[in-house]
Amino acid sequence: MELFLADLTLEDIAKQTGVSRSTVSRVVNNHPNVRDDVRKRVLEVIQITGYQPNAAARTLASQRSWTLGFVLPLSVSFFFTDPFFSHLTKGIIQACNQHNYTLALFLADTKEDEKQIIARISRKGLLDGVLVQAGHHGDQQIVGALIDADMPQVIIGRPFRSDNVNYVDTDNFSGSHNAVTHLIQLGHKRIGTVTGPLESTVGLDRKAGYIKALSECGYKVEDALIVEGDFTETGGYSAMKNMLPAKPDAVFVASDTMTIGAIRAAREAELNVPDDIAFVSFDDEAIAKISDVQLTTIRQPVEQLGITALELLIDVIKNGTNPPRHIIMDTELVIRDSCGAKQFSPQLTFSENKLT
Amino acid sequence: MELFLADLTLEDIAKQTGVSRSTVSRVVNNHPNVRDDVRKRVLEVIQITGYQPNAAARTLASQRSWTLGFVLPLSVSFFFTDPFFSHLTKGIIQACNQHNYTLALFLADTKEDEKQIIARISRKGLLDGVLVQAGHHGDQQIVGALIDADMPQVIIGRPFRSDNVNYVDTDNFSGSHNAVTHLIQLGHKRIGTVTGPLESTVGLDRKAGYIKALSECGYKVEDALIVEGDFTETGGYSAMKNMLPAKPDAVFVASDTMTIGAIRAAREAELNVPDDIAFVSFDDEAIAKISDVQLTTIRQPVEQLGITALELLIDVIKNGTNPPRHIIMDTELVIRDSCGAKQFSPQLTFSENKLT
DNA sequence: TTAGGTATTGAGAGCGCTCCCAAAAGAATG
DNA sequence: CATTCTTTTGGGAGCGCTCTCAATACCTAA
Repeated sequence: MELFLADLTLEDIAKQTGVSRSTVSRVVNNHPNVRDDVRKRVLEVIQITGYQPNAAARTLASQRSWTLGFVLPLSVSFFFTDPFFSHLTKGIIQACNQHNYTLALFLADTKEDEKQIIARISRKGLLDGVLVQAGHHGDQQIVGALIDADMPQVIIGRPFRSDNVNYVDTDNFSGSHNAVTHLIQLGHKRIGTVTGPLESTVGLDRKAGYIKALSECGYKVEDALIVEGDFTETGGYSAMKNMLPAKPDAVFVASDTMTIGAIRAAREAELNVPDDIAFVSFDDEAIAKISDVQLTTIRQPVEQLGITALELLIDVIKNGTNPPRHIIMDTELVIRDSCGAKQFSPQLTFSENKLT
Repeated sequence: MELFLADLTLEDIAKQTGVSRSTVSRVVNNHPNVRDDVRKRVLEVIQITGYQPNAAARTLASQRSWTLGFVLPLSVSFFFTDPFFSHLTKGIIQACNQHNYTLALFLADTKEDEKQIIARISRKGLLDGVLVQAGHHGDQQIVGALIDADMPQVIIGRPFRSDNVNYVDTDNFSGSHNAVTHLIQLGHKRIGTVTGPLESTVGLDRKAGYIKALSECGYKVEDALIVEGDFTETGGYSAMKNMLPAKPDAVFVASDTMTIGAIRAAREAELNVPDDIAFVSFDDEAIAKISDVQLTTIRQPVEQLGITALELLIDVIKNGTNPPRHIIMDTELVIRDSCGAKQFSPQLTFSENKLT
C-alpha cells in the first residue's frame, strides 16, 4: 500500500531518507557507487511511497524520452484495418516492451493530419526515434522531414529512395517469384496477376517477381493478365472481374485479402477454385486458413518484421546511421487448397492441412 | 527552407527577434496581448528557422503532455489482431488527431509486461489520461492503479465494478436480444449460443440477452445449447463441435470471427447453412461480408466507440470524474444470408445483398 | 600513524519551457 | 499636462530531473 498519494519528487525521497537528491537519483537509475545499506534504505522508501520519477523532467534533463514513434502515412490509411498492420504493430510493441520503450502511434487520415503529424514527430523531446511505414511515392516527405530534423528512423517497406536510410522489408521479389514458379510447375499456362498499387514498392516488387518467373520459363507476359489492385477485398474483386475476359487458368494475387475478392469474382463467373482457376497469394494472414478454400500463399514473417525494425531502430539511436542498414526477410510458400497442388501431388501437403 | 538545422530554443528566437523569451512564448501559444507587428515579426522568424518548442520542457513546465494512452491488458492480448481493435484504434487516433493529442499504445503480452505497463502509465509527466480496454476480471488491477495514481481514465467495455469510473460500451444486451429474437421470429425452435469468454462482461451481457430473448418467448434455456467460446475462429469451431450433438437449428454466435469457425464445424457435420442451421452473429466486421455465406450480424459502431471514448476522456481531463459517466452505444441488426431470413421474407433484404 | 588511493556523497548548474508579477509603454480622461 | 487606466513587455522563479565536479569518507599499505 502506498502511504503518499500526493506527487512525490526526488527531493522528497531524499528528505525522507536523509540523503541527497543525487544519491536517490543514483539508486533510481541503478548506478553503481552507492553504499549497499544506503541503497537498501532508499529503495525501501521508494517502495513504501510508490515514488515514480517524472517522465517529462527526466526527458528534459537527459534528452532521452524512451518513446518511439510508429508512423502510418496517408498512403496506408485506408487499409490500416488489414490484419497486416495488427501483426506488425504487435511485433513492434512486443519489442518495445522488451526494451522498455513506450510506443506512440501516428495515423494520418487526411492530408491535413499528415502535415500535423510531420510537425509533431520532428519536434524534440517527444520521440527518440521513429518507425515509418513507407514504400509509397507520397511518403518521401515524411522521410525527408525526419532526416532534416535529425531524427533516427527506420523505414518499414523498401522506400523509393533508399540511399542513406535504414529499412526493413520482406523479400517481395523472391516471394512472388516462388509463387508464380509454383503455378508454372503445376502446369498452368495462362497465369495472371492482381498486383498491389503500382505507386508502391511492394506492388512493384511483387509484380517484378511475377514477370521474372514467367520470363525465366519462356512464358510471354501479357498485359491483359496483369491488373492493378489496391490490397482491399473489393479491389481484388474488381481486378479479377477485369482479368476474367483474358481467360487466366491461374492467378497470383498480391495479397490474401485481395484473393478473397478475386475468388468471389471467379465464382460469380461460374469458375471452380482450384479446378477451373488456381490461386496463389501473398501474406498468410488468418483469412488464408479460415477461408472456405484455404489459400496457398507466400508467408511473410510480419511480426518478426516489426521486431526486427524496432531493434534496428534502437541500434540506430545508439550507433547512428553509418552505414545505413537494409534488412530483407525471407518468405515461405505455404501450400493449401487454392492452387490445386494437392490434387496432383499429395506428397506436397502439410500435416496441418487435410483434403476435404 | 530552414536556415538552422541546429536545435533552437525560445531564447534563440527571442534574440533573433529582439524581444523577450516571454513574448515569443506568448506568440507560440497564441496568447492575446501581443502587439500585432511584434507577433508578425516573431512568427516570421519561427517560420524561417523552423522552430518547434521542445515537448519535454513544455510538459514539465505546464504539467500537460498532450499525450493519451490506450491500454490493452493481458486479457485481450491474444485476440489483439481481431479487426475489432484496428477499428477501435482507428477511431481513437482519428479523435486524437482532431484534438491534437498524441496516442501511446500499450499492449501487455505477458503478466510481466502488464506490471511494467501499470508502472509506466501511472507515472506523471507521460500521459494526461488513459483509455483502458477492460471488461475482464483480470483488468481490475490496472483500473485500480490508475485511480490510485489519480490518472484520468475512461474504460472501454463495461467493467465489473463500474462505480466511480467512466466507461463507454456497446449495448451488448439489447444487441444479442435482438439477434435471438430475430431467430425466434424466423421460426427456429432449438436456438443455441456460442458465448464470449464468461469472465468478461461482453461475454456475460451477450449471453444475458440471449437468455432474456428465449425466456420472453417461453422457450426453455438448455445448458447443452450454451457453449463458451473465446472470440477466436478456432474457439468458435470447437464450441460448435461441442454443441452439435444437442441438435440446434439456429445459433447466435457472439462474434463474427467465431461464426466463421462455427460454420466450418457445421459444414464438417454435413449441415447446410442456412438451410439446416442458421447463424446470427455479432460485430459486423469485414469478414461478415466477404465470407462465402454472408453473415447476418449485429453491427456495433466500433470506430465511433473509440471516438466517443476519447472525447469523453478529454472531457474527464478537463472537468474531472464527477459524476462518473457511462455511455452505451446502440447496435443494429444487419440481415444477410447466414440466418436464412431472405428465403422466407424477401422484403427484409437489403439492397447491398442479393440472393445467390 | 600517515600518505595515497578509491569509493561514496552532495552541491550546483543546467535542460527549455510556462506563468506570475511588476515594470514600461500607450491611451484615455479631466 | 498630469493622472489614471489599460495594454504590452521582460524578469525571474520554478517544473523535477541528470550529470559533472569537488568534497568527504573510507580503505589500504608503508
